Amino acid sequence: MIGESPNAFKLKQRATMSSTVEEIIEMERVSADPTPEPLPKPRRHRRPKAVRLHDVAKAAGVSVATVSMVVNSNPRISPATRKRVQRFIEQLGYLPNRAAQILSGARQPSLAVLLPAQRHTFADVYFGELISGIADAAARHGQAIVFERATPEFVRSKKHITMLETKAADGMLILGFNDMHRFLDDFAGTKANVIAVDSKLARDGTMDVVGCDYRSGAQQAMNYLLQLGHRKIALITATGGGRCTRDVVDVYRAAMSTYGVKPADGWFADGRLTEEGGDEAAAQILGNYPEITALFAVNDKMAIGALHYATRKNLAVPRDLSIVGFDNLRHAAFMNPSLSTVHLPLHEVGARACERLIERINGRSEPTDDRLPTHLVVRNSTGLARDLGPLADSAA
Amino acid sequence: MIGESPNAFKLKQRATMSSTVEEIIEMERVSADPTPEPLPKPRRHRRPKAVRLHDVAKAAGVSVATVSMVVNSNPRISPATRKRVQRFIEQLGYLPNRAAQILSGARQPSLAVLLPAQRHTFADVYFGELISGIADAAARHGQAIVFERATPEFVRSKKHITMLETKAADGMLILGFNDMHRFLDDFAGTKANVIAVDSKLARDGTMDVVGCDYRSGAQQAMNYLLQLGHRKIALITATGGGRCTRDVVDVYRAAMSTYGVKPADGWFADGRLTEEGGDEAAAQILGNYPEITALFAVNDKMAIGALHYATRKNLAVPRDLSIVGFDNLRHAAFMNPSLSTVHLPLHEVGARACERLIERINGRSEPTDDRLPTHLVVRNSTGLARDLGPLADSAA
DNA sequence: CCGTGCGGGTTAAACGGTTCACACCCGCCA
DNA sequence: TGGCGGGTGTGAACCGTTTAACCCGCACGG
Repeated sequence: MIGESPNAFKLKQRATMSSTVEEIIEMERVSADPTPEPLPKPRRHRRPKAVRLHDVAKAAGVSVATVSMVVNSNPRISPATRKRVQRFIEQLGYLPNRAAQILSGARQPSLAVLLPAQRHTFADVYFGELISGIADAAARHGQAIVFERATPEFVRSKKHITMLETKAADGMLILGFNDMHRFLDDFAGTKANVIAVDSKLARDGTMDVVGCDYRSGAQQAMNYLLQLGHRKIALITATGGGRCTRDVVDVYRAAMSTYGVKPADGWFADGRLTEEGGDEAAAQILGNYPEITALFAVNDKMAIGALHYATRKNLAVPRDLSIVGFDNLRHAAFMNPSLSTVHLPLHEVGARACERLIERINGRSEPTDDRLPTHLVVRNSTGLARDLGPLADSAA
Repeated sequence: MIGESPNAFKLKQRATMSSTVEEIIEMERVSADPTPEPLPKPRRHRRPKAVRLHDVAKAAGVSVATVSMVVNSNPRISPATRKRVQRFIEQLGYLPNRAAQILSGARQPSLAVLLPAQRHTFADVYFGELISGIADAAARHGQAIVFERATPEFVRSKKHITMLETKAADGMLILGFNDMHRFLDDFAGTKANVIAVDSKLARDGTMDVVGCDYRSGAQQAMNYLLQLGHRKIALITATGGGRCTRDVVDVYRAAMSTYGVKPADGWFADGRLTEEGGDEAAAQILGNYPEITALFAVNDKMAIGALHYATRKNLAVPRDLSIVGFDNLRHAAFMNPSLSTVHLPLHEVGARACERLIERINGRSEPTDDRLPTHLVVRNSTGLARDLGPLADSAA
C-alpha cells in the first residue's frame, strides 16, 4: 500500500539474521553508506538466556511448530522425530514460557482468595484452617492460588472486580466478610465466580456460600448448657468478620425463651473475635451480672480470653462458671481446663468451597448454599450450674 | 460482508458496548477497500471480548503506541493527548493483559513461598505469623506471592528449581525446612534467589538466612530457670521442621554444664513440635524422672501440651513444675497459667526475609544471615524450684 | 499413468503489549 | 534560507507459543 516509502528501508534494516536477507541489506547499503558494519544491535530485552522453542528447533533441525507439537505430545509428529526432538529438549533444558503460552490461548487456572486486611490474618487459626482446606483442594485440582487482602486501596480500585475481569483469577473465595462490607455488592450484577466462605450474607442466593451449620451447633451447645441447669447464660458475640454469628444469637435467644428466660441487654458483649476482646467482654458481663453461671462465646479465641479472665479472678471453671466456645481450634483441647466448644469443620469448609468454585468455573450455574454439619465437643470447661440448689451442692 | 476487509470484520465481531466506538468502527469499515477480500477467517481463539490497547487506539484515533505510553504514563505524550486517550481508556474500561505485558518484557514481580507439605501448615500459628509478615512486606512492595507446598511430587519434579528458572517466581522463601531436607541441595549450585526463613542450615553462607537469635533467647530462658534454682531441667526438642532447635540444645547443654549439671539422656524428648507431642514428651520425661522441676520446650505448642499434661496429672504449675516455651504465640498469654516463653519476632522475620529477598532480586550479592533479637517473656508458668529446700518451702 | 488421500512436517498468522528508531512540526539561530 | 534541535506521535519489530492452513512425497485405486 505504502509502496516504496521510507518504510521499505526500515524493514530491511532491521531484518532477520538469515544470510540471504543480509546479502540484500549489504547490497543496498553499499550504495548508500560504505562504512562496514553499523552495529549488530543487540536484542532489545537483555533477558537472562532462557532456552526457547526456537533454540530447540534450531538444534534439532526442525521447525518451532514441530517442537511445540512434541512438547504438547501432538500425535501429528512421528515417533522418530519426537524422540529426536525430545532428546534436544532434554539436553538444552527447555522450559516453556508461561506468559507466552497464556497469551497464545492457554488457560491459566488460578483462584484468588480474598482476606481481610488485618495484619495477622494468616496467623489466625480460624482463617488458617480455612486456607489449609482451600490449599489442599486447590492442590488436588492443580489450581494455583493467589491471596489478596482487602485493603482500602484494594477495594477503592475495585481490584476485586478487575481481577476477575482480566482473568487474573478465574474465581474468588472471600473469607471473613459479611453484609457490612459493602464492596461485596459490586459482585451483585456480575456473574462472577465468587464464593463466600463461612459467611452470612443477607442476600442469599445472589452469591454462593459454603459454610458451617452454625444453628445446629449453637442449638447443641445451648441444649447442653440448659440441661446442666444453666439459665443465666451470657453471650459473647462479634459483629465484624464474616461468620454466622447472627445465627448463633438467634438460636441463643430462641433457646433461652423456650426456658422462659429473657436475657438482659447486659448479657451480651462484643468480644471482637479476639482473646483480649473475650477477656474484656467477660469482665464487662460478669462485672455487671455476677449471677451469670455460663458464658457462650461465638468463637474459641474469645472463649479462651474469657477463660483466662475467670481464672485470673479466681473463678473456678467449671464449678463457678461454665464456658463454651465455637470453632474447636486445635489448641482448645489443651486449655486448662480444656475447652468445651462447637466443632466447625473448617478445613472441610475450605476444601468444599474451593471445589464448588472450581465447579462454577467449569460451568455449574445453580447456586449453592452448603452448610457442613457441626457438633458440640464436651470437655472440661462446662459443668452443672452453681445455682442449682441442693442438688448442685451435693454434686459439687 | 464479503466485501469488507478482514480487520473490519474482526473488529465488529468483538464489538464493545460503547456506542461511540462502534460508530467509529463503522466509519472505518465504510472507507475500507471494497475489493473482494479472500476470507474473513474468524479469530482463532474464541476468547470472551476484552478491550485491547488496539481498540482504545482506534477509538481515540491514535496509535497503540500512544495508548500504551499513556497507560504507562510515559512523559513523551502531551497532556492534551494523554487526557483524551485517558477518557477513552476509562470509557471502554480497558485493562492491560498481564501475560502480554510480561511477554513483552515487563517484569512480573512475584515471590514464591515454599511450605512443608503437611495438611495444616496454614493453620499453624508459627507459620501463620511468618506468612503474615511476608504478606505484609510483599504487599508494601507490590509483590504478588504464590504459595507452594513441598509435596513429594513437587520435589521429585524439581519444581522448586524450575519455578525459578522459568521465572514463574523471581525468588523463593523457604519455611520450615532444615538440612535433612535434601532437596535444598538443589539450590546449591544455582545462584537462585532463595532465602531460608528461620531455619538452621549447616552450609551457612551458601544460602541466605533470615531468622531469630535462638541462642540469646534460649540463654535468657536458661539463666532465668537456673536463677530460680532449677537444676533438673528437661528439654522438649524436635528434629524436623526447620527452626534452630539445635542452637537451643547447645545453649541448654552449655548452661547446664556451667552449673555442673550433666543432663541424662532421658531428660530429652522429641515433641514433634505439636501439642500432642509435647504432652507425650512431658509424660515420658516426668514418668521416668519425676525429680525434674522444669521443662523447657523449643516451641510453644509443645510447652502447651506439656502444661496440659501437668495439669491433668495434678502437678501445680509453677509450684511443682516450671514450664518455658519458645515462640510467644498469640495465645500463650492466655493459657492457665499464662506461659512464660521466649518471644520470637516472627512477623518481623517474615517481613525482613521478604525484603531481603527483594533486595537480592534487585541485585544484592552479598549473603545475609540476619538474626533478629529474641527475649524472654516471664509469665506465670515459671517459679522457684520446688527442691530448693527450706527457702523454697517458705516461699511456697 | 494420473488423480487422490494421507502421514508428517513447515509456514506464518495470531495473541496483546512495549519500545526503539524514525518522521514530522515548529521555533530559533547563523 | 537552511540547518538544528526539542517535543510528540507513529510504525513495526519483538517477546515465545500455538495452531490453522498449506505443502510435499508416496502409496494406491481406477
